[in-house]
Amino acid sequence: MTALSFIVIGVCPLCYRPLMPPAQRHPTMADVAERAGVSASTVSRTLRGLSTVSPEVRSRVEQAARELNFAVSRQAASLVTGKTGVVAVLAPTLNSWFIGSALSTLGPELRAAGMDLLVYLTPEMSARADFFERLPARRNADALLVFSFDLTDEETARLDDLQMPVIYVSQHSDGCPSVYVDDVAGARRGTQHLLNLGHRRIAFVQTIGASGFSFSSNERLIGYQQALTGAGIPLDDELVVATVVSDKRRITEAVGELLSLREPPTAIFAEQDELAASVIWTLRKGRIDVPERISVLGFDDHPLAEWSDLSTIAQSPSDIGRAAGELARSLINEPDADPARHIVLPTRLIPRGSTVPLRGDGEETAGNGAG
Amino acid sequence: MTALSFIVIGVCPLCYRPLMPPAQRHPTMADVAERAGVSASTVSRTLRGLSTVSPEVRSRVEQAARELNFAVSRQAASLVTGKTGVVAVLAPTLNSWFIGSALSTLGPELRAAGMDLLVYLTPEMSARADFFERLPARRNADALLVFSFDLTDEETARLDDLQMPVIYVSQHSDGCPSVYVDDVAGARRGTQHLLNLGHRRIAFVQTIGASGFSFSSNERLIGYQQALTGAGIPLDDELVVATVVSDKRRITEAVGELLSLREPPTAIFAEQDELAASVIWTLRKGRIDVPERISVLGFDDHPLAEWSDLSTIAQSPSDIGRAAGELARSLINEPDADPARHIVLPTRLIPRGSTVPLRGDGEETAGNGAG
DNA sequence: ACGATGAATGACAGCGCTGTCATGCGGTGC
DNA sequence: GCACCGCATGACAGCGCTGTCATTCATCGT
Repeated sequence: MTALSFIVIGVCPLCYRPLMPPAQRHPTMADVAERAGVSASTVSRTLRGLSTVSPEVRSRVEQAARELNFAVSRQAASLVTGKTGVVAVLAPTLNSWFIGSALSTLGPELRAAGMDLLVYLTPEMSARADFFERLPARRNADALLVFSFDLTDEETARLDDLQMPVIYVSQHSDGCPSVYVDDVAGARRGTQHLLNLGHRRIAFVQTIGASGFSFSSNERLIGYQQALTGAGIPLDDELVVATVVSDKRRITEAVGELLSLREPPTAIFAEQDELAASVIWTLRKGRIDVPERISVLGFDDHPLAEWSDLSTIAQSPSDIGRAAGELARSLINEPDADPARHIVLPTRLIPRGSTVPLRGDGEETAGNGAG
Repeated sequence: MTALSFIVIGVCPLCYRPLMPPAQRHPTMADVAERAGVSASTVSRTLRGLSTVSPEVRSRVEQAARELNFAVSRQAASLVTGKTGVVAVLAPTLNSWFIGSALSTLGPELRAAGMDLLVYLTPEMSARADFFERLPARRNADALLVFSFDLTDEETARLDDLQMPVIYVSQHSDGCPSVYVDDVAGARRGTQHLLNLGHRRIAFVQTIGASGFSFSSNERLIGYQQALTGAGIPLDDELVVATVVSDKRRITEAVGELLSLREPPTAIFAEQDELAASVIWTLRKGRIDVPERISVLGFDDHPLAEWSDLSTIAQSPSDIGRAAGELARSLINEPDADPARHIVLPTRLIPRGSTVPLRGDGEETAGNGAG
């Protein structure tokens, strides 16, 4: 009886055969421990920089780890700790100035905190549907940053199933933490800039996407309207046109509409720099000098803006990326923190050559309080 | 004695207390198994689509998994399988047309194969040094794609320590798998295009980076030289100038040098589109009409090229990304595959408005076999 | 009709690490 | 001089999954 239990429990003929004969196995903590003459626990404590490890043991362990070219397996660690050390990003593409810049700051920021950046791209609807169906980020990340700008309510709801902090970038989402610039204030500032230059007929060109106007698009329109109203200028629906960024024909049409108004605008505020550049291109094609006859103002400070000498309202994707990274880390580390923290970043006006005073009658100095 | 061993080995009063009272624990396979009335093994087999699971059990398991909103923990799985299901990318930044486009194709490609994309960014030297010192990708990925274009030999050597397939993108590396376009053939084709248009004085502007000429830069110069030599035109060192892409002053100088030659070029082949655009800008600033007086040809088919109506030699970052993804997957799945497989992708000429026949004397039709 | 075959499933160890508890040891207070 | 304390370290289970082997049936050949 006792002999039996002894056999069953103790002997256990080690029926398990390693699949890979230790060809090029990664060294484990046990290997490091053996080499340093300590236990695996001590190696773990040492490498995590924990509490009390005597200096001599510490250096011995560190050297052994270095000699063996050892690296901790995050898989194994996360199995125990429940943390993956990964922040995931959901984005439609990386082929975008904004997302590329934001992630280029976010990545190193996370890395400095020992975390990795995982990217889920959904350029097509099928990939997107697949993402929301399988939620591959689940259990494979500690937080998710959402760079997709036109999620359906259904999709947003699905993200709650992730059971991890979800941070929305460049968009609000009630009850969820988010990071975005103050589009309203930016657009207000831009419109004010044009007002200060003496313009009174100011058009606004906004972009329309597959799923209607984006969040920022609406906010910027509101800022534009606020500034006009604040200046006592009545809103004129005819001065607001919508188009598609990549569709030159529609842009030409939209610009044409504005020009054929009985009282055409003297300044055009485009919702984004890429659109503004197209507008300038269209105007010049039509022999309308920019800025001499029409001033054009953009939004974003896309590299194209500097290239095109385009005045613009700058936002900093780098700052957004950094803020998003910090927010992610704090939400991961303090699960009881405010679950709906919003970080709102400022914009700033960058006047360049595409906006000039209307008939030289106004410099951007004294604000024209009211019309 | 036997009693003792029995106590020590067998009784083990289960002293372990779960740290987190099962507040919001993720469901495990055991949970799914219980709900479906099967064993965890069967759940695992089912979810991996393995061999023989009876249809009814399969559907029962799948439903249970769906109801519990279950997702396999990759951490736990990879502990056993030794595969992480992750492909890592090393890149200096994401704020680049080429890298952004390549990854935007690579990501979904990997995702379709059930793999994730992890990004390591090294915008600064410190981040880069840190990456190569700690090699955080080690054990956290199954393969590494290298998008950094100017690694030192030391750094390249360090990548061998990773014990995983390392694939170089847009660069050769002897003995390592890589994916790149045929820069030589592309530049030859471009030069031939200019020759076919009747040009004989063709300049080449190349870019110089922090660590000298990049790999592609040299290849493209070689292609240019090959085409000239093939056409019987002697190489003229004065027609080859170097500059820095982002340095307008140096570009102006370089263009100035070319223009002040006793026999100035009638066509300029710029190593990249961004450079070509700057060259055009510089020429026009100097009242030299493009393409009337000087034709300009770029390389890459950067979005800027279409914008600027720039003729160019197109490469497809998407195709490169896709090919890199496929190569990564095959190297992961077949470790005994050719460890130095090279994938060379073609380029193609996209004639636009910036290249025209010299004095109208030649159309791109009959190739000028030799000078 | 009975053993042999194969398909479907269950049992169980162990991947490499971390968190807890147990242990050993030199120093302090009375 | 003895109990006590605290620091440094070791022992060990278990995180959730997968790969192997064992087991159970139903099916088939002879």
